[in-house]
Amino acid sequence: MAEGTQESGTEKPREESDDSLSPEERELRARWEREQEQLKWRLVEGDTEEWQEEATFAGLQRVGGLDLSFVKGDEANACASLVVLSYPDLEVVYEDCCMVNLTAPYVAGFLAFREVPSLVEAVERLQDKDPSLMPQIRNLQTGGDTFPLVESSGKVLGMALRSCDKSTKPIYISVGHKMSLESAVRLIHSCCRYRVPEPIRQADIRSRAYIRQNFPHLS
DNA sequence: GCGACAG
DNA sequence: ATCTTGTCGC
Repeated sequence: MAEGTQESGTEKPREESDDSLSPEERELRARWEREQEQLKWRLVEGDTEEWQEEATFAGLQRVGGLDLSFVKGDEANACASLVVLSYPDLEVVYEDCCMVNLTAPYVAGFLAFREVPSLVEAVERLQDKDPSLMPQIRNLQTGGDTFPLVESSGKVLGMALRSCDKSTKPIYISVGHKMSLESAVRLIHSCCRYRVPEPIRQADIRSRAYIRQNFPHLS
């Protein structure tokens, strides 16, 4: 099962300077950097699934989308959502929204350490409830505008894509675990009704709706 | 003058 | 991330 394709951005390399950071923040950051180094070593690059070979992705039936939406003035409470869409129809066949309390702080460049644990829990809930709906690929919106498309070594890390016809603003795709960049671009493109890939878009819309419904704005 | 850091 | 409804265009 392939996983981890993500939308991300790119513009300029991240700075090395650690000027105004508290000791705690530096320690946390250092730990996360070490962990990333370990994870990087375990990353499986390239396609490993049969359906990735097919030009039409025949064999791919379920695509997952994950996202988090936050409560207005709250840094810790958010709604984690997991949606599963049929492929290639892109109809939502499963939805799970759940309030979570985040402990890890947001640090640019380390978003996964803050958000992924809650998303993994959502996937585990699905595994318990109905394994047959488990998506064969999971999409998450992350990334951003500040990491390079091309590594200093020259290795290509990501690609800009005009997801839908009349969209001036590109989205950025990067390789996923067990998925080549080429396949990722092709797949994401085929999942776009609008600029934002439908799985991610639905996850975002639904988690946001959940927040609005359960945390009505005051004043 | 603001922003310069992905969410 | 969040602050936001209707409106314009295809």
